[in-house]
Amino acid sequence: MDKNLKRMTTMHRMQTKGLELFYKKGFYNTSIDDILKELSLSKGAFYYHFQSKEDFFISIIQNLVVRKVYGMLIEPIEGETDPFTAIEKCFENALAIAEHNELDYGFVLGNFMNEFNGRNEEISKYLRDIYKVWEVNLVTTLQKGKTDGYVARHVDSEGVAAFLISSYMGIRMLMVEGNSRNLSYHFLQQIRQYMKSLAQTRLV
Amino acid sequence: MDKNLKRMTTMHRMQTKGLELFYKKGFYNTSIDDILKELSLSKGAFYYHFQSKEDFFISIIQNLVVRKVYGMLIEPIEGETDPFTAIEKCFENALAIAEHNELDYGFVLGNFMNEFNGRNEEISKYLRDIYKVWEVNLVTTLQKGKTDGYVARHVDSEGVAAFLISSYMGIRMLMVEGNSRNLSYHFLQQIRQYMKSLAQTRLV
DNA sequence: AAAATTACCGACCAAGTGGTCGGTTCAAAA
DNA sequence: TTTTGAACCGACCACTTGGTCGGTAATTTT
Repeated sequence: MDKNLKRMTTMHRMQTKGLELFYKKGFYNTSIDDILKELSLSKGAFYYHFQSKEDFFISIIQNLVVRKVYGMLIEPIEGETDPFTAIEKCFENALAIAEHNELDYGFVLGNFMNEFNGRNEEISKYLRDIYKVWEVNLVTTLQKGKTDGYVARHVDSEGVAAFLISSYMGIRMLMVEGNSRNLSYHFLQQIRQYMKSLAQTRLV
Repeated sequence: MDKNLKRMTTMHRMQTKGLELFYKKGFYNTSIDDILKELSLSKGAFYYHFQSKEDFFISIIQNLVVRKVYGMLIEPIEGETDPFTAIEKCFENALAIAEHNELDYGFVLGNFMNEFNGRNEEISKYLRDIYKVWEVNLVTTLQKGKTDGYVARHVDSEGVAAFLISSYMGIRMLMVEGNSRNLSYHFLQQIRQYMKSLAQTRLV
């Protein structure tokens, strides 16, 4: 267990830095040497721990991306009874993090889905699976919201889920350079407007 | 003029094939040789017409992307008096084209903005300019829609424009593999719902 | 203390990359 | 017919890429 610690530490350092650079510069446009240079490690160390660049990336998905998407975008909505409020808070939080230039894993997901689509089927599958869990979770919460009287009954939960995710990824795509604060404000405003039109009208 | 024709033909062939491959595999992940091989042309021919790979890409933006975005996404909305109907038709058409695997220039734009962001400031600027024209045009049309009684007066035109574009790009990001038909149907349904909530309630 | 295993080093390799350059083809101008 | 120049060819260059491999230092196991 003690010797496993060293192994884990080094692997984790590589994965963290790897994700940072892959996200910033793209997977195909980031060399292993780029990562190794920043960590002052050698090729030998890398290929001792990972079989290939692809294998390395898959380990990043499984160890970092999956968990973060869960923590940031799935769990905060999961148990909640009022779906629209939960979703609003969740997006608000995620966009705030994105503004501070930290990794926003919702968009990390979309970003990589985009880069690997049609180029690497295996990796694409891993990413799509995460997306699907996210989507299913949203649908479930929305459906439950109907029984609890928060969501209008005519609402197409699957359509709404797909639309929410896609608009979120879209706004993140446009949130570059300086206008990101302005954009995320606009986005949250409009998402509220949209969700309001889907809410069950309460009879008082 | 006659000899200019040959020049133009070759350049256009390179640009068309270049856009196709850059879009499919990414700019940095597509070599000039990849393009040349498919056209049975040589390096010499390429560097006779273009100064560099970057210069080549800029010419593609100016000659293909700009015009197509105008034709597909800006002009169809520009003159219309009823903004929401025009936008709906426009998106419907663009998504139908995307489904048939043809180049969808709205997303081409987003795709490249994403790839070049933080990596090539010059190219990013060209792309952002196109985006801005699109946005401004939407805002203008929405504002006019207020005077004409189609758009509710409380609506924040800039917010709506940003939201429409981002959700469009987002849905295109997710429209991969087989479920694209389903997704685009959902998207159009939800976009209608959203826009309905922004429409001026007509007094009959 | 000796042996074995883990973690890491860095020179090396084949296959590309963007870009250069001296040369060739061929239609139009002289 | 000769000359000229635009359009194109392809060998070549310096450099980077993912990946290999023989070696070594340090730590555990025996």
